[in-house]
Amino acid sequence: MQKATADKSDPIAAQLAPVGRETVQDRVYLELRRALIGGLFEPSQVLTIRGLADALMTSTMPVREALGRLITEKALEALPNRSVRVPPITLERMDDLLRARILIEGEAIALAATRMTPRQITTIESMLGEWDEMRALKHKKDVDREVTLNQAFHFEIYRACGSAVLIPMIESLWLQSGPCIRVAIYAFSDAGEVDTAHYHRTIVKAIAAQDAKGARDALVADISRPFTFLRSKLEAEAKKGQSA
Amino acid sequence: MQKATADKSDPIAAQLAPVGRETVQDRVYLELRRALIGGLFEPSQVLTIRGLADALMTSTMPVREALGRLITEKALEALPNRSVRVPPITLERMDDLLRARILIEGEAIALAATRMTPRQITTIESMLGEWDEMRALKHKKDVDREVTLNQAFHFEIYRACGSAVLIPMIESLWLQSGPCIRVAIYAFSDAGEVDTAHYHRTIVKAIAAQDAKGARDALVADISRPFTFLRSKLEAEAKKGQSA
DNA sequence: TCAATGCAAGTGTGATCACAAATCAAATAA
DNA sequence: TTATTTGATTTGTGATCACACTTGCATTGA
Repeated sequence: MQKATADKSDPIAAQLAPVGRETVQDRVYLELRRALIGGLFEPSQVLTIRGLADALMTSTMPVREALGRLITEKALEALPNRSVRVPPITLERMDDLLRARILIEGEAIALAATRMTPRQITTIESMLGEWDEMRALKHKKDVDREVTLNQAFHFEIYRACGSAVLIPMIESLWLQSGPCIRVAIYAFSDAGEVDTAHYHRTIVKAIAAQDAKGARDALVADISRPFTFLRSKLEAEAKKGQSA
Repeated sequence: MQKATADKSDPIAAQLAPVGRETVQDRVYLELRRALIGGLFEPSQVLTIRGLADALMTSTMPVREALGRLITEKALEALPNRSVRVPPITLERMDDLLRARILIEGEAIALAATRMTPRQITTIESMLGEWDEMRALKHKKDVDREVTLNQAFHFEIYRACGSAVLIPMIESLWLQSGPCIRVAIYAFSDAGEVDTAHYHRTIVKAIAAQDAKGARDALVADISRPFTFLRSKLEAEAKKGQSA
């Protein structure tokens, strides 16, 4: 049916090419991805191809392909109008996302706990210090930095799980829960203390002891927090406004 | 039940639009998807945009967008040359895929086991009969029908798990393991008996009894089979040809 | 005043073109 | 004969255009 070009050597050593010319399409995709994980778009916000193309200083071509990719990983949602929007937050969706994250990220960290090298453990330990730095000058709450640091910490661990299948799934889950998390973090900051460092410390301790179960439990506690918080917030709002 | 009642409020009731004009892009995407799950492309096969566009009687436009989507869900692989191919089969990747499938599909069927309605259980029971039909005229082995029936059976169950997050992930996993499965089924047919019906019967029995753990175990046995079989086959081949 | 109609701007989709990079083949030189 | 180079073809990428559909607003009618 196809051309097939039966290559002579099977593993062409694909993973991460030595020469990686970046295409505009990839730049746009990564840009949108970063914005979504960081929660820069708000839930239910509608995105237009031409609008994004103008904002990103390119033509519509790379944008539509990037949007299509984000739609397939459920980071965006295609409406029947053919317009595209950030998925709205609902209670069911939040519970659904949290359950999936506990399942998959829990497995990933359990694998990583038995595989991380001393060098990798040192790396995540050093990340704990950054939380203290940030707490020191907490008078201005830098939500962007919190999000970035939290992401770097978790994915440093997940990368060590050694599964090329699980990691993209986790990325997709973060993409989907990005908007929720942002809302939750803002709510957190209003509510009081941001105790992420404590949870991360518990995670690091378990990993250093090669305690897979302990690491999984600590992770569950860490990622459940913003969800349960946001959940109670949403429920309160739902009780007030029954108009919709 | 559907009807959508186009309200301006937040939940626009997106899921499954009442009017679903099918775009060419979606047609191409579904076509390629079906071909991949069915294993119609062989591992390491290179696909070209213009080639597929000709084969599918359309321009390059919908094809490149469909390919981009399939690449993001790891159903296809982007080479540094910017060409696209079906990911090759390796032992590590197979183990990785199987572990992820056991984890996620196991969770999905455990959820489904407690949620399936009698009507849905009747549906999957009736599917068992089709295996007997097929066995009756087994002189010609209809691999396509086996693949289709197997897929229909599993996803009828997964749909009942009620998770809009897990199901797309399972689809992605099937997309990724499609080429492997096809190879395994062919090997199976050569080796002797195709005993899928037996495994499916065990699954149905557990679900009918609302036995979540039993259903999970039965599923693990079902989906592990082709992988372990293919694994031994690959190991034997690897022992012979160390040339590559 | 209010609802219906019609026009205009906006938007997604598919096709086509231009260009650069990669691939393949033949021809040339050692 | 073998290795290298050169030229033609193929291929992916980005831009632009044409068309259909939707949306929003102003006009028109009762």
